[in-house]
Amino acid sequence: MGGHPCCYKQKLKKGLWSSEEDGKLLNYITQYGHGCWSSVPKLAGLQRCGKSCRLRWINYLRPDLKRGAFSQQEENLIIELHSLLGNRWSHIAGHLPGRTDNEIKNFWNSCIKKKLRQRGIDPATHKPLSEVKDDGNESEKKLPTSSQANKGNIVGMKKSFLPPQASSTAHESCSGGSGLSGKPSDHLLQCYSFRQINYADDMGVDRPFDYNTVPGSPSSLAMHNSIPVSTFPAPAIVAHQVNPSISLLSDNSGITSYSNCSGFSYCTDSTPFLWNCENKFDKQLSSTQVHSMVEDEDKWSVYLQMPYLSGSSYPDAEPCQAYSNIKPEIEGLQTLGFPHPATYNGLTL
DNA sequence: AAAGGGCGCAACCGCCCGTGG
DNA sequence: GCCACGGGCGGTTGCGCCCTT
Repeated sequence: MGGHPCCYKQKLKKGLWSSEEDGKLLNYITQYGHGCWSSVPKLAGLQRCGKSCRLRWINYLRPDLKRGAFSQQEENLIIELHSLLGNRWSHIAGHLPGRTDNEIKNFWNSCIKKKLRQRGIDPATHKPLSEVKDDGNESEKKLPTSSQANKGNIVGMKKSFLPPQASSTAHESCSGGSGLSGKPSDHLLQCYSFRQINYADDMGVDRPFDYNTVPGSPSSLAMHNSIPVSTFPAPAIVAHQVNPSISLLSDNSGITSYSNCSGFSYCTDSTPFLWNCENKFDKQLSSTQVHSMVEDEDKWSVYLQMPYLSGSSYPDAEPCQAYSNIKPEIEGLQTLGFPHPATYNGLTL
């Protein structure tokens, strides 16, 4: 594209793609794959640069793209992930099958930002606007840039928590998983408690547990504190999406788990368990119970609510209507051992 | 009906990173 | 170590549509 060597070798077309160009690109990639993008336009008979072709394919022509408006669950997930990952759209997109980073970025900038502000939430920091001293422009600066984030900081993480050994070991450990031994696999550890960690850090209270003491999981310390962007969540294979917010994950150990990346993970092997906020398995669930939990989107949707959406953390925010509707369900779930979505270790988030 | 503003979206821009020579 | 290049990403721009005045 502009400025790129491939672009000024010859006069290349810019701007909107015609249906004829789309057809050429689609036919070529369908038949031969894209291979080296810089060679695609020539081979496909297009007067475009390779980057333009790549973008067109990824954002528009790819057959697995999901069309249409974002669902409420997708929106909630985007907000949740943005609070964890910041403006790392490609990583957020990785959690929404069929959605592109460009699409999510546009949706965020045009729609979600506005909604959050209307609810009294600063979209940049995910904190109440009343807590954000300066105007919006200033608060935007609080987000790490992508390059900063790629160097190991995570949104909301304080530097003091960065471990000395934060390194590639995190990458290495992510692909495994120790579920067979009865301990949480690393990818579950990784999914677990980000929200709690962020809130604990933000609110200046103790973290739920010391990662140094997590048995058999020294790597998870590095993982939690310097989470390499490319491995959040860990590179477990996303087999399919149970619903837009809950991934069915499989790792090398054969463990299958469900995770909503909100601090609640469920693992189903021969001994299904509920991993509670005490970081231990204290509740045995039958497969039927687990599947029931996962498949009941209404229940999950409650657990996916950001605390501020339920009005518990940010009094100025409007209470979530769905939350009040489903309150009896929550109480029922609590009797099963599920923590309240807006509490943690007795702390109201 | 025309002008203007808001909005959503597609595409470009500029930068960074990884790789290979 | 340096450079060229390809690929990828987030930020930004510009166009077209729609609604309001």
